[in-house]
Amino acid sequence: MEQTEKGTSAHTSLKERQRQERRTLILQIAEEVLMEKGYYETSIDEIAARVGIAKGTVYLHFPSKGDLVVAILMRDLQHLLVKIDEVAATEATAHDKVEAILHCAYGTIFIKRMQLLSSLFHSEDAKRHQKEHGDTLRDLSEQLATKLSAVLEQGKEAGEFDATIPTPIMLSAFFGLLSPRGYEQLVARAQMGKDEVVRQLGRLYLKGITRL
Amino acid sequence: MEQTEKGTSAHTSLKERQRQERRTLILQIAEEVLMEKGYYETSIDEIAARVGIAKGTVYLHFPSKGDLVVAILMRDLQHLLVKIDEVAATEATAHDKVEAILHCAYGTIFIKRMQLLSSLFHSEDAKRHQKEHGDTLRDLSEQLATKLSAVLEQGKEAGEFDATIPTPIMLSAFFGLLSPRGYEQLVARAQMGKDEVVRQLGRLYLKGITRL
Amino acid sequence: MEQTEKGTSAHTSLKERQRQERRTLILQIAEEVLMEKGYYETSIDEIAARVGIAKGTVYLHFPSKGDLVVAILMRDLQHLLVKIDEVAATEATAHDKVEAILHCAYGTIFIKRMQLLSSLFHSEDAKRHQKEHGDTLRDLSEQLATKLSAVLEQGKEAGEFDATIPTPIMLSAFFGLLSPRGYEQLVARAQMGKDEVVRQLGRLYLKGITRL
Amino acid sequence: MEQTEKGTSAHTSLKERQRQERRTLILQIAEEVLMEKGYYETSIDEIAARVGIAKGTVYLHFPSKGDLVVAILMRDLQHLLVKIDEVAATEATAHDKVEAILHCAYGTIFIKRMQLLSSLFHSEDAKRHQKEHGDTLRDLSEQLATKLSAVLEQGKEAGEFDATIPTPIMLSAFFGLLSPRGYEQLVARAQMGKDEVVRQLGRLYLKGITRL
DNA sequence: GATGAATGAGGCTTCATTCAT
DNA sequence: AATGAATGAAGCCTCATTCAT
Repeated sequence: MEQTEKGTSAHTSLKERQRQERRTLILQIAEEVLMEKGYYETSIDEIAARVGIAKGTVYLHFPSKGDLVVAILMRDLQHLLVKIDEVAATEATAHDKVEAILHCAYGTIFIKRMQLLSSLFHSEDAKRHQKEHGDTLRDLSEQLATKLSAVLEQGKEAGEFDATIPTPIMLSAFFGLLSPRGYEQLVARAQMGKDEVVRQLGRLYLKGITRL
Repeated sequence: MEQTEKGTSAHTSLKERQRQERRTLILQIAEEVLMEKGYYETSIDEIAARVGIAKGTVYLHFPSKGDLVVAILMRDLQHLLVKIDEVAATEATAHDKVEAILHCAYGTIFIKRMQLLSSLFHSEDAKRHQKEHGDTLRDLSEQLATKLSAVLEQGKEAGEFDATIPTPIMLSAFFGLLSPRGYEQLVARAQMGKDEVVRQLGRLYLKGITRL
Repeated sequence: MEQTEKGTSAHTSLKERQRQERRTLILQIAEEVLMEKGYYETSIDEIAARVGIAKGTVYLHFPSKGDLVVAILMRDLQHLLVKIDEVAATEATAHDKVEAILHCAYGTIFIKRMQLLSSLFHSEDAKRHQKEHGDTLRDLSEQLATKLSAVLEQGKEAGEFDATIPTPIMLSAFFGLLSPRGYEQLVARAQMGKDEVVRQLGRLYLKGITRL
Repeated sequence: MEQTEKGTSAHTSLKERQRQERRTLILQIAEEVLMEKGYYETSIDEIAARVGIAKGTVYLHFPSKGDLVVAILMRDLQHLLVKIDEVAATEATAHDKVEAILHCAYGTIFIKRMQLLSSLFHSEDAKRHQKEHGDTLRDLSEQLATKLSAVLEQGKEAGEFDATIPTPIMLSAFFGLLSPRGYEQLVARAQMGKDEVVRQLGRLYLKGITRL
């Protein structure tokens, strides 16, 4: 009986902690595998095996493969959103803000995940899914676009950026730049570290959008 | 057996012509479907159905789904390679050459196919495939990169492009720019036609790599 | 070329015939297994194995397990409906008509299948299914009930049947009587053949609904 | 360990009482769910959830899902057996006895459970189970059949029931009548309450077995 | 050559059951 | 005793590929 009392909050929080750890571990490994092999070539079986748990355990944390991927995406998107807000609140120039965001975005290598996203929106019952998560995801994506647009437009108003380039174009280029395609190739081919690659790409981009 | 005898050169070339036509038709339709639904969501069944032939017939032309995609990719790559050669042979400025190539690349919307490519390299036994076609594909990609690099470096030497930006970076940005991600969104969101989008992206890119 | 011409109608009808045979075979075996083990204990794998074909082949004929069962049910229901119509068109007394229908219904041992039906309506997404087949099934069931009711009510009007018993009650009892529960037990326990069992149950039933 | 010492007889009986209460509660709720959704559509999870306990706790009371269902069945069968004994001991006519038993049986809506039973005998390793509980269940069923048969045969001897109808037939019809199939439909379709339905079905049945 | 029926590996998901806490 | 996370067998279904006609 006393044990029950003891167990209440402490015990629960312990279990909860473990649960969260497990969940995080799954997310992490799943992310790795997914990045490595893509949505379709990744099987729940493999994720489970790599995590070292049984297939069913994955389903204790995520109701479906799709949900797992959405969870990964959301985690990264949210992370980035927070960073953007932080950066946007700064007194820095628009130029520096964009640069900072760029680095952050690459830090998450978040871009790669965009491919997963497109996988998701291609695939999946395309109905149920877009209803259940699509909204949330789309919402976050929307937020991302909005916040970034705001920074870009601030830059235009401040005369830093080229006002003759439509913001959507800038946005698209921003995300395009970060395209993972060739990212690894780049790091390999050119003899630069990741940071250097990002720095250079950022420079190119910023030059591209800057008002001369 | 006797039929084979009957099939003399004229007959054979007729058959061969028909065969080629069919092959081309399959490639065309397959491309459409693949662009539309992605590699994994596209089934041989659907391609055959849309072409109006039987599933087995597809296998008469392409030994596997993967090979079919590779064929599509190759066709486009080759197309683009030819164009690049043409453009490179011109007397135009490096700036104009790059712009021309960009437009051409977008014309093929060839970029979208890059996703297929990554699908392929992700997926597939990753062994048999990379051995059998990977080489050819990689070879073509290599050629593409090489030719484009040549143009870019010419530009640098001519003082048109910023020599402090490594060519691989420029290359990566070039392909990144064309990222289909958001391409459709862009066309929808911004009120521009496809050409305008490409023009603007090209401008941004060229400004980014140009020596001030 | 000539072969193609030859093949057109004759060939097609051959294939079609084979296809139908296959379909019928699957239905037959599936029915056996389903009767024997019930809906949930029957796996597509087992049906396929018993038929001697691959799992996938079943899906060439029936889009899902549910559909397969529905097909079985429909076949029997339709069969019975036809018989009822025939019987109803007769000049016989209501009593004899009911008796004839009873025998026919038992002949199909169609009743057993009613259990499958209830399985189906219990189970299954309960939504998609009831939408897609439920309507057809319900429709047939409805027809069955309607036609039988008509006969029963004719009997009442003719003074043969007890008008103080509501027709729905008679209907329910009719189907209840045929309940498979114990059918086999009966045949075993009592020393009677199937026909005798049906005859006796019919007698009991008819006495129960007859106007004294 | 010390706690065990603490648990003296009084304590134990308290625990035992609680244990029994819980067991009963589980049986009750499980019955509800099972009636509602059928054997296969009911998960231990759902039962536990509705009871408000953990899944594992169910297994503290019943070694398996099958055993739980058997327990429910047994409870009802025993209940009915007692009632039959009570009724049989009465001075009433066979007619009234049967009627009373009928009402009682329907009161338990015990019939519905018969379906579970058949589920059980269909399913389950069909070996282990029929060995472990099957005997007990079969035994109870046997008793039920025997006692009911006794009443029916008394009726025959008393000249109340039609001696030309074999008792097993009467028995089968008795259970068939109560078939849940359409029970709910009946209550809906015909505008009668449950009692009225039972009354009418009973009338029909009794008329069917009565000697004219 | 063309066809499309057949195959069967492989993926997702559920759920009864176990067991460490 | 109670819990509920973990397990993994088993089921349904898809689809690339093969092959007899």
